[in-house]
Amino acid sequence: MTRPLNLEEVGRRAGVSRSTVSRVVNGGPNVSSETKRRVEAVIAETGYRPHAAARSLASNSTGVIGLVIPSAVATLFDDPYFGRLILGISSATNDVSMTLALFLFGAGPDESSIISRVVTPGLVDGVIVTATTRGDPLIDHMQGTSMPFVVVGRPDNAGSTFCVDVDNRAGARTAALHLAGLGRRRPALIAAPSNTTAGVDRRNGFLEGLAEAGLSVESRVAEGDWSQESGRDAMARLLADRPDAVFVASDRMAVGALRAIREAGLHCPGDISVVSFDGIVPPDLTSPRLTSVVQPVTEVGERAVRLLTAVIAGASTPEHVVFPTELAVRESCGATPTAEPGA
Amino acid sequence: MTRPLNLEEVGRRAGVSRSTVSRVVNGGPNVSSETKRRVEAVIAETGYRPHAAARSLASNSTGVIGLVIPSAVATLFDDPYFGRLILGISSATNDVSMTLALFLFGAGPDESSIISRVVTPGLVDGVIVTATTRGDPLIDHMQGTSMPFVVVGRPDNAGSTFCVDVDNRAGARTAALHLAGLGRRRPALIAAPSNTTAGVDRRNGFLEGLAEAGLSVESRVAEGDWSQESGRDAMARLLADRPDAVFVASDRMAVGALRAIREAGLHCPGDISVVSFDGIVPPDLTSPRLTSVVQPVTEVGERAVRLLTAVIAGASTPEHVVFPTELAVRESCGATPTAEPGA
DNA sequence: TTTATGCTTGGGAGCGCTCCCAAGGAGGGT
DNA sequence: ACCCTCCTTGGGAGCGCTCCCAAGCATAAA
Repeated sequence: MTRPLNLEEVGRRAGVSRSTVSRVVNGGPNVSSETKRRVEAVIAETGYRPHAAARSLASNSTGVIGLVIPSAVATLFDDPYFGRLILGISSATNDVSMTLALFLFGAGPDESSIISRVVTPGLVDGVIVTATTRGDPLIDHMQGTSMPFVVVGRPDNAGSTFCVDVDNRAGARTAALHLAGLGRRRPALIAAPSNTTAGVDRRNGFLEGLAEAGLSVESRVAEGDWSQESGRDAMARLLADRPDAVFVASDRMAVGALRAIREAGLHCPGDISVVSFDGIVPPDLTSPRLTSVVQPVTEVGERAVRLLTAVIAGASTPEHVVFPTELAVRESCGATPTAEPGA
Repeated sequence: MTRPLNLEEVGRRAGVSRSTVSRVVNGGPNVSSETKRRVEAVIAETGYRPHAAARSLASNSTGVIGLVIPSAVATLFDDPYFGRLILGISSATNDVSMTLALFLFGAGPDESSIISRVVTPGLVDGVIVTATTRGDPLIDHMQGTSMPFVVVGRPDNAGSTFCVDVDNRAGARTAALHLAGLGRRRPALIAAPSNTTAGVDRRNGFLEGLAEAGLSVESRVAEGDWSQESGRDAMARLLADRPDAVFVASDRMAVGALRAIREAGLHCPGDISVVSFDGIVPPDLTSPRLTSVVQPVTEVGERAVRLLTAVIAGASTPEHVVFPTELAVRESCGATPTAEPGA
């Protein structure tokens, strides 16, 4: 009969006690080098690995962080945004030797069951919540628990939470000033959903920038739902108003907008300048290549993990990290000589 | 002083014992309805949730399954494949009330550390491994452990493992027959990396189909690395040989190929028919819309979870699930009247 | 009435670990 | 030679749960 491979057994084989093995495993101090050597030999030989659940129970810490993405799951990964975010978060969790648990869900009944699963004690040490919609009940729910969490994005009730966001407002403002600087006089806006804080911030930032330049969108505003189709539809509608520039609140919608422009027999950037937000669609995918306000998604993810570990460690004064964006000027705005490689 | 909220405490408040509360929580039998009511009232009122780690330790099962994606992480989510797969797996995981842990890693030193983390006892009940490359050491490693696992894809040493795959070979063969049926006589192939089983299967299936139709690619073969750029480069090279059709082993590479065709001043499908594999790029993204061999990625993910739960439950005779593919005929092959909407 | 049967309930043991404290031994100071 | 300190080691207690068994009790059968 083979006995279970646990601390006690490793200790037995190395001729020491459970406690000593534990100290070796955890790199603890006060272990003679000779003992350490012997124990490590046994560990290497047996392939012993500490039991995660037992460790969690005893130490009251699991080494797991949860990532909660509440969203219309179907379209989730058509947008590279979440993929990049997961990448950043995953890489940062690996760096700190933690494990990432993923909680994805759409609307409906599974929502509440998943939310309650997230806050199960002994499952995760903390949670990163992606907040996309305004007045998200998830945030309120999390605040009612003792589970450490940080928000990616800007919840509208951000006051008392830790969050990591990009400066959507300033980025959009930059886009407005850029278009104005190119001499465009009839700007249009394809906004993101106004029930998201990112959508609101980008809209306001753009309008603010226009105002500074003495411009206005007047009635040249349409709202999309992040999807490419909605961008195409919105652009098609806006074209009736003969804009000479458009700011599209996301890359994906901008791809649709470019298509609508082409379909209307117009030329970008000749007839109309396009600037979008995200900087997440591979530039070569579109023609002309998109000028876009780039947000550092991966860095946001990494920072969220670092912030969360701080919260888990006991940080208590809410911290709001805001990353700057950067305007990547390519051909679609008309600022550079239109040297579309090929096409 | 507030005492910890555990089974004992809930029992104390309801006037019953730990064991009885446990039975109620787990829907066990042999509990009088009156007792059950009282206990449930206390649970609702206190918001008690069982401690996951304690439960895992005692029951020797964690309720977590791991998803291991070893890949060049940087490009991971540019391809919608993994996103879809995660979606399917996540959804199936939710259905069975389990939690999904994600292990992403690229090459390098983190590889071994993550692999060993995956097999930590008490962390996950089982693992889904995505096998992309041939002779993947990860599979061998997993076989050396007692951790239940299933493979998504076809490992080259599949004999003794559980795996879920799509019929890459048959799908590619269908593509060949389709192109032959359209009267094309100079087919070309842009293959996926030959160090992946999917790449090999798609290549062989295509060549097999051509042979059946009495055709051959001769020297019109190039190999890409799944990326769009590689598809573009491969196509550009192949065009010198004046093919009248091309099978591209993935949608992403096909997007690049379409671009190369355009850049060469040629027309698809007029001058050259294109059929790709995956069915994962939104059709409207390309012009013309891609004819593609569609693989049911989401179903694969769901099935992998179901299979894994079976393995965890003790299934022991290796099972190989192979999903059929389906050819989605759109404009790029030239089979339908080229009614490109717009463009 | 007595014995058997089943349902309900409580409590002990144990999962594998961490944390803490006490015991033993080596070494340095006086 | 002695004491005190520091390093090293072992073992008890306990984390919150599940599993199992025995005890209590009501009801049915003899």
